[in-house]
Amino acid sequence: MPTQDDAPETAEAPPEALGALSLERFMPYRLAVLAHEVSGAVAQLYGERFNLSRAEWRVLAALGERGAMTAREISDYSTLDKMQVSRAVNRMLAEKLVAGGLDAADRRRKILRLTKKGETLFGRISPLALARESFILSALTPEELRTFDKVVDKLIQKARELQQWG
Amino acid sequence: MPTQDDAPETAEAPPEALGALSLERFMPYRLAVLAHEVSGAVAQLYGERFNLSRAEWRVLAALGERGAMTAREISDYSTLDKMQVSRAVNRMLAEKLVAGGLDAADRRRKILRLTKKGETLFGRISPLALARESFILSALTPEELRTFDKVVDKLIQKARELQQWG
DNA sequence: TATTATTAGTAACGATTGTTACCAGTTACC
DNA sequence: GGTAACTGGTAACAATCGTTACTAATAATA
Repeated sequence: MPTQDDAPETAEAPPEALGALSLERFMPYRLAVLAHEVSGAVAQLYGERFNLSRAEWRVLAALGERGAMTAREISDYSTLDKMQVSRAVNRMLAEKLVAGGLDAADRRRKILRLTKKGETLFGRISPLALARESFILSALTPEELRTFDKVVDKLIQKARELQQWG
Repeated sequence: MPTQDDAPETAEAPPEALGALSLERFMPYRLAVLAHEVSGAVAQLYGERFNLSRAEWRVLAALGERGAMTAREISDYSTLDKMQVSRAVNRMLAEKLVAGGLDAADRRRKILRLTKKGETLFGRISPLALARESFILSALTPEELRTFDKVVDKLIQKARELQQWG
């Protein structure tokens, strides 16, 4: 007997009962792992090589893709909350990747856009990021890819449905 | 003209050029969103209703499923780093969900197991978590589910391949 | 035109996290 | 045996993060 308990009433054997949950097969867990690995592969790029946080990368991508936007719009578009956007934008203003003009029509809002420097950075990261995506997706057959693509959206929808009702 | 720049050299229009990256279609981003929504739906359960952090939930599931393990084994099995496991386990020891015996054969290691209370908790959360998983996956046809299941593993593999080489 | 509600953005705080370094125990090698 | 290299686990610090509450500006209602 290699162990002795120091608390009473410990359970003995793994249950393995009906309806028992296996972490390895549990889809929410697997999706967390998948996202962690895939995002990690891209984060290595914008993080280590270009010194951006995840939030900064998303802001860069949002503005690079869509042009000028307010912080709130970036927030909606990039699934970051407004505080994350605020912090990311401030660091990017300091780095002169982003410039912010005040909206004369609504003086609460700042209209943000990439500077030339920001555009250049986006133009450099973008193809590298897409190449990594392609590499990862090359594990799939065209048929699998088509299905996967469709399914991801379906699941996002369905999960949101569940979230709403607690 | 509703705006005026306060920094020089801002870019004008969105590029929309060849190889430009669209966040909404970029798979690493979509997977982050998917995992966030799906994990969120389950986190609502173990978090709001049972007061567990994500790390605690994984430790509970690992021990509930596999029986006694050391912290290192939990770490490997649950994709948590060893510090996360250490912290989670300590809170769970305080809550008497977990009990830890010293391994006589290697006195560095603590062999951890669920207490009766821990087992009971796992037994209560487990079916609810599985029900949420089922609900979400019910968005898919059986065929889609089979493909998705296979594809998730393939992508995890491939992404890890990429991670290794920087 | 007051008065209330709403919205954009941020400051400031406490909580959570990642990192580094460390200790104690164990294994490998001379 | 002695010494060096590793491993399991954690303490302690800094950095990051989420939350709450706030300011300034606008919109809605009377």
